[in-house]
Amino acid sequence: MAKNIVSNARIAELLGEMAELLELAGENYFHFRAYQKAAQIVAGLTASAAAMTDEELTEVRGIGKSLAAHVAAIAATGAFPELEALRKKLPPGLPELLKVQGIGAKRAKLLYEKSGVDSVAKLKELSEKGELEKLDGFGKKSEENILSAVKFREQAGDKRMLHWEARVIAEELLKLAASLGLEKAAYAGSLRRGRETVGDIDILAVGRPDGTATEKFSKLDRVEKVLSVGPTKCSVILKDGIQCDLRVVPANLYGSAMNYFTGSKEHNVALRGLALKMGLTLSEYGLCKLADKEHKKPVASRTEEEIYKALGLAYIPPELRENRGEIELARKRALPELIELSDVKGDIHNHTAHSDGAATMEEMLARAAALGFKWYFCGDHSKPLAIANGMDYKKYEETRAELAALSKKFPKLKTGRSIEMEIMKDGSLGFSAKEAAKVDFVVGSVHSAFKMPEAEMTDRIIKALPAVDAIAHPSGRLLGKREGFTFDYGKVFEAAARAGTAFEINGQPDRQDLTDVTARKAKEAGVKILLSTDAHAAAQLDYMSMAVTVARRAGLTKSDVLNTFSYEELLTWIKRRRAKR
DNA sequence: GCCGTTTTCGGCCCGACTGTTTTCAGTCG
Repeated sequence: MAKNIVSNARIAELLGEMAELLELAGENYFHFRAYQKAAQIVAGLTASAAAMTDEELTEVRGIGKSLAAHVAAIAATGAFPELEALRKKLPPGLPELLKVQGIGAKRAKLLYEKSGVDSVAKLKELSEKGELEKLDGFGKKSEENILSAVKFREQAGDKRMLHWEARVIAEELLKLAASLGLEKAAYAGSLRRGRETVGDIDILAVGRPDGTATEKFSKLDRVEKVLSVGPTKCSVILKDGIQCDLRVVPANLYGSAMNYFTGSKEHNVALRGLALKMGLTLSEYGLCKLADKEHKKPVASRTEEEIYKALGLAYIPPELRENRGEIELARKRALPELIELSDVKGDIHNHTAHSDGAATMEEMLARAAALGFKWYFCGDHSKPLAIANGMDYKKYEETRAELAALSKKFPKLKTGRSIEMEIMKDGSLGFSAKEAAKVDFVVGSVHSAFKMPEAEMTDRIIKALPAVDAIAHPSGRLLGKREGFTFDYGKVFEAAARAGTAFEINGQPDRQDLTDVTARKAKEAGVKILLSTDAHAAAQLDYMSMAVTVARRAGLTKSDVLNTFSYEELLTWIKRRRAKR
């Protein structure tokens, strides 16, 4: 395999940019859509697209001869000549304009051609001078809205919100449903699908579509700005800095509306295509016969389950709705039975005040017991991570004795003492091999020298594998803050499968790493997955549900995940694994 | 640019809301 092979993420990025530029250039809708779709498909592949043959690529739905050739060219040279040619043709600031609310490709093109607007700064200038409203198709109102959108962007940037933060806000809003006169409400959109970050919060509610609920919603205290409000739909920007859309439907359309509002867009497009082939049409107003233009007698609309059934599919959980092959699996009744939070019996990677946690061992145990965990490995950092007060083996033994004594207060909770072990630059550990072998559960982590070359990082992790039971937050990324390090996932997972070492999905809202894509790849390589809270406070043990969400997106089942094991099964797994080395 | 249980050509998902318009295009999800 070639060195420094072009990543799927990079290929997807280039294809996505191509789609954007083609749209700006006024290309045929379906032409640029094909690039857009291909970008998403490549981003979701577990195999390396750059390493695939032409035949393998064209076998992927949505990638034909032409796109396969582009991918191959990018893989071979790292360059995409057609894209570069287009970049030269269009002003570089034009794609930026699309990020302003209310500006699409047509308006961006018109702004550039009529007024030479090729940057957000120039757009702002034009609207401030009152020149924008003089353009065809624009008016006073458009000018105001665009100026306000530009200012909002300057302030908020285009950052997406972490899944967990958005989930907390959404759940607070849902509590207000009754006071808005709504029968029931739930969040939909990318939040329901469990995406790691979300761009807006979508709320679907059952109620009378007479505009009272949307009107009240638009006047809530936490609303910063109203974007639109109609009888059934309302879009606002919250003071929390995120857009929130409310949609109100009657109870009999809840299923079709939920399906439509959950997306993903690509999943919905594929479902609608499937419906069309069956002489049906799918929208938020139900799955209807083509002739039933008014949606008078839906074939299915009340629940999502009946819609999937009527399309000849098994029910597809929201986390899988990304058009990454789930529809085909649903047709063949071959969808994985996804892990649920209730399958999880305990947590292994977490911290107490003995290293850098906020809570005592007892507080952590109490919370674990309250959550209904069957077992709990109480963790802390190893030396030499001084910033986190990492401990040596002597202190490990002392605190293990303390834990054993404390455990008597929680008779229903089986316990163990775990260590988040430093993986040094050369792949050795923070403890000696002898010491590490005596630790109840060793979770290995890289916390230093993130910038080492990919090949060295690959060797570093592979070298550490036999001595650690699991690898924690494998890429070291912090969403929105730090990119993390890279290594050859294929090679490392292969070695991990041989060593029997598990890989972690970390439930910290800004980590969520392994990702949905890399966790799927780990599973395919035969690597077990560990779900962790990495809790640094008792309340953070709730992050287990974040880790489960990522696991579900990765298509993991109960048997793929260590946390579903009984205490005895887990001990056996650890023993067998260590016997291998 | 992709794709095929009518098809290798001619389709390609559907609707709400807004603003600028006198019937609709653009944007968004």
